[in-house]
Amino acid sequence: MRIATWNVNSVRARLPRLLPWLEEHRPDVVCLQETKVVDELFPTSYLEDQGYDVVAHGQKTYNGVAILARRGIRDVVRGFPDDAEDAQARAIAATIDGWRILNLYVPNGAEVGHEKYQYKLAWLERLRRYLDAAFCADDQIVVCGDFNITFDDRDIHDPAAWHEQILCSTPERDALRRVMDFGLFDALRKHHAEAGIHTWWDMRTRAFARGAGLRIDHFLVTRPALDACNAVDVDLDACRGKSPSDHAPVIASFA
DNA sequence: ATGGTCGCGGAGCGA
Repeated sequence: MRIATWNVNSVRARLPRLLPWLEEHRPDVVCLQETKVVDELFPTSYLEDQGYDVVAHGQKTYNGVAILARRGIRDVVRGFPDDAEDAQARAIAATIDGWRILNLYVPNGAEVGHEKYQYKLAWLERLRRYLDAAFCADDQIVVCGDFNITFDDRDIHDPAAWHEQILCSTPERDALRRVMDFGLFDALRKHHAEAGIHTWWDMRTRAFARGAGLRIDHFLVTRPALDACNAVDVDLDACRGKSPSDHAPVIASFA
């Protein structure tokens, strides 16, 4: 089982990159974030032509998540149980081939102390409550997506410049740790201990060309899934060439 | 470089 996570920054704008990428890599499951489209306008037929079933949870202009899978998708849950009717579309869960998958687009938070930052921290508390209520750490569960949080300074190209800044602050990391305490492990770190592995680069400062990225897209997996995990790798090739996303895809392989 | 570039939607916001 090979599962990919990729913040595509608009699924419709990224189709010219996404479709050939699917053809090349053929992952069994693909979790997309920032699809930026309502479900009625999701480019489902293009993805079905690539052999994928599609479940989406989107909204106009902002946010939006989707799961593509080459096998049957079951037990789809959109959003959080305590979401309001107009809640931001940031979570979708599904079961594929015995694997429970939760695909997340964690709020960015704007800047430390901002109203959006408080929303981010509260959202992570709601995520933990959702995990406690609807998931079991003894099952094979993969929680993946754009978490908009670095775990530690190995995930930052310039730790001094980002010290206690958004995506790197202690309260964010503590909130992520409380999510992990449900019984999740950072799957990439099973295979790679080194610093300098990044998944996002600021478009405004052409950060990819400068090698100035952060690792904020993660595979968080339960112990049974961690034991089955053979590899987790970032596909930097998807960031080169014409009109890439500002995030790289991450692919995890499971026995 | 307190700037810069995308995407959406058709001005300004979010990232």
